[in-house]
Amino acid sequence: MIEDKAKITARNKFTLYLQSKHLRKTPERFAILNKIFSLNEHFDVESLYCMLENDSYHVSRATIYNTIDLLMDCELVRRHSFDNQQSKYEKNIMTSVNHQHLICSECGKIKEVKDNEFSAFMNARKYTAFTTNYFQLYVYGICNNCARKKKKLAKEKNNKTTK
Amino acid sequence: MIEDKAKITARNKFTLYLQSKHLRKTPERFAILNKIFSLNEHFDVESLYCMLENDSYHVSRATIYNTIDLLMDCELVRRHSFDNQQSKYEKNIMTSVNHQHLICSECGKIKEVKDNEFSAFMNARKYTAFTTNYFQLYVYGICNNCARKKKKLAKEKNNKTTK
DNA sequence: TTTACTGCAAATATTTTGCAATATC
DNA sequence: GATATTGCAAAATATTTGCAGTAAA
Repeated sequence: MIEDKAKITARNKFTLYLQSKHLRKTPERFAILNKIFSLNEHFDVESLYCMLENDSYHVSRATIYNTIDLLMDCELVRRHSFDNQQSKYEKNIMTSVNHQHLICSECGKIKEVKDNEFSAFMNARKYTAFTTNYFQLYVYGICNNCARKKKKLAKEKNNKTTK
Repeated sequence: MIEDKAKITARNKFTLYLQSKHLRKTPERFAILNKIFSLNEHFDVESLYCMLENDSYHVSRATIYNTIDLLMDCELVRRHSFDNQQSKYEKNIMTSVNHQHLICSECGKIKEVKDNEFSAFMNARKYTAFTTNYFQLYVYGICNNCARKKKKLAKEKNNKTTK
């Protein structure tokens, strides 16, 4: 099985980062990085912990928190706080730079969309007294699925009243 | 003292909302709304609680959480989760619709900017299978203040090494 | 050999929940 | 008068911290 190119790139970047900061290259850190880069969805600390346990690889939650902090610092992982509960994370690879998030207020589901026009627009944007590193767009609204359900419900209710 | 127009509008909207949902118009709810609409910055539950205590108006934290949920539901308040700690909120008035957030990764400070061009661009945007209600842009980077400090530090370090 | 890192458990912080008392409708 | 709402305290949840043992450099 050919290993994912992004995974190798990430590992290299992390190695360089750790060296530059004189931090240790522990197996735990690389196991966590590896798992994160084998995922394609958002994850949280708990789900990451469980997945690693399932692989019979035990790391403490504290180590996961610690490692994710490092990965965020070297830009390999991004944090999202969609709701006020636990933080969600996702790997940050070149091809994922452009993607933005549509959040349905009804079902809470998060859809990722590539919006190149938006990215182009934003990349040209400049704010005074501020050097942009990256940006994140959250679009709140209602997904078609929920809109349909809502419409149906309203119709039924209307029928009942007019009957 | 003339009362803020936005405050009156908000109170009316909240009243209508409560009526439509057959919820009660309790003094606590309106005291909380009032306080929120007299603020111009972000706030969290704890700070709101303290401000009300300072005004000798006692409400339980539970009631604040409850009320903020209602206010979010009727679009009078928006929640932001900038970090993974507690949620920040802000009132949502017409003139604040356009403003976006610049977040400094160094000092954590959040600067609000009105970006009308961005808003115009986004308002024209349409995503498939999704009806947009509103959007929120978070721009991550480094503020000039921190950039200056960093530069200075790097220079000092460089001087030391080359000496 | 030094000391950064890990795991565990306890501490902290934030939000939610259950329930008796109260107040709105 | 019926019941939604409040306050309080306890519970639940998420994250951080302290420390002793372990392992990377």
